Amino acid sequence: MTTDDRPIPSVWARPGREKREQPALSRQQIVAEAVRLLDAEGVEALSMRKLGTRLGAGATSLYRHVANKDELVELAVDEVFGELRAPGMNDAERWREATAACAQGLRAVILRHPWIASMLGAMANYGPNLMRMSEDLLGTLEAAGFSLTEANSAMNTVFAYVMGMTSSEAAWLTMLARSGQTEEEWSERLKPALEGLTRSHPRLGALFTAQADEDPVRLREREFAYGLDRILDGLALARSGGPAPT
Amino acid sequence: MTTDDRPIPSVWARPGREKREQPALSRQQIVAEAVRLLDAEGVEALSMRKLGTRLGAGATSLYRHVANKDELVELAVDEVFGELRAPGMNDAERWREATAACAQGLRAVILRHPWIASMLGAMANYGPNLMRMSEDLLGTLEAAGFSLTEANSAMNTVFAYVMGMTSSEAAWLTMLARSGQTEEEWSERLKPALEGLTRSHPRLGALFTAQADEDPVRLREREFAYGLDRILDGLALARSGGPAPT
DNA sequence: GAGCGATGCGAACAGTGTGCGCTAATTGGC
DNA sequence: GCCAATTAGCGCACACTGTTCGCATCGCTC
Repeated sequence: MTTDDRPIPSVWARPGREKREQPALSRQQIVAEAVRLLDAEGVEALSMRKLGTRLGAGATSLYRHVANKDELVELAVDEVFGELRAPGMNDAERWREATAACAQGLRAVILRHPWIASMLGAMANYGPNLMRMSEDLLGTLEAAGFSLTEANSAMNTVFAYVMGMTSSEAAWLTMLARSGQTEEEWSERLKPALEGLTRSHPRLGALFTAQADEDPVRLREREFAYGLDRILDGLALARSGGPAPT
Repeated sequence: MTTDDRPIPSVWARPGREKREQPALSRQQIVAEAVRLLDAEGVEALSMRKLGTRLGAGATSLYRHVANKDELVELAVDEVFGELRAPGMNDAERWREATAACAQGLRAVILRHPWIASMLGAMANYGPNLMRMSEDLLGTLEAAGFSLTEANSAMNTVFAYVMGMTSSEAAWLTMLARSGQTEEEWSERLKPALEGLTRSHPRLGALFTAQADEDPVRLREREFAYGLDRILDGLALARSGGPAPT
């Protein structure tokens, strides 16, 4: 037993130099690969070892470029927010379209990367990409006649709505993906429980049956647009100083 | 070496019976203790072993009453939503107060248990307590003149706003707690970076300085109330079928 | 060439969720 | 009162996790 398959601890048998043809590792590359991994396999599949392997590197090598896993996640979140393009209309009368476009863009980004939803409640987000978009939207709202502080409040309102609505959409979608079933199969499987539901919660039961045979994607889009429209109505009212409805 | 300190594998040296004076373990008890642990030490401190120890039990004993850690978390979330009491006013003209009370109550619950925020984006929530409150609020909105589907859309809008707004509040607060600093210390520490911020993002910089010397708790309450009021305005407009403002 | 800082990485540590199989306690039927 | 069947609790083990440390190696500047 003088030879086994473990690497011989001798200078002569060194693996040679395999020159680093790739630019080795860079923070940008790591973050990009992390996003790809998260998109492909979801949030619980992201581990330093797996990410290292994907990059052809050891797990601990990543720590030369990133302090923590938490920091890595923070960077990944801001990376995908980089997909946002501010609409940048400063036409005062089109603040509504501009804001709606921001909201829809944000929703689209989160639905493209649903794992973001599980991060938002766990970290305060002050990445540069979100800040850039905030600054732009603040400008649009100010140009529309809102004071700066009110523009900020309005923006926070819209963003909070988008985050909340889209988070629960994303949570639902990932749970669906994890169960490996389609939306139809799910509501089919829930049918037996419907009778009990209708007895204890008649309104929820009625809603369930009413929405059963509608395209769920369109339904969610409509629901999202409804709330967004109501919010923009309310903001418009505040902008023009109109009377509060009852 | 016939004796060591490990338990002697002999029938005679059995540890005896120590009768179970406590009612042993129950699902309700486990969930309640999990909530206590989460409240006290935050989300990353919840482990099955630690929770078991707190209950005077082994880690794996919990699995007799709970399928997974995920299920346990789901139960814990619904447990705290049990603190919600629906306002239950069916006076048609007071739908606005009732809805606002729901929203404020939900916000208060989440701020009392900030760890919820990090769960909301990761699980579709259909616990009985939230369903009960949904059913009640749907009733209130229907009594106020909304159709059932529109009442549902309105409710989703308000809930999404509350979840989004409060999630980011909770995230900020837990990050603050983890860093062990007060809010004043934090903004003091950020002062040096302010100049650079103001140069690249003038509006955000101005907001930062404008809000620096205000009680942050009151500020967050005001911000929350602002958005909620705008949303309720928008819903009121839809209810009365009024003209959309510009 | 020598020195040096930056980079990659294997080994190790403490801690995680959870399946398995064994014991001890409880319960139901006679 | 007793035995059988069910159940609750738990030690062990496994496969993983994030992260630290010390060492080997690289490209670069004198």
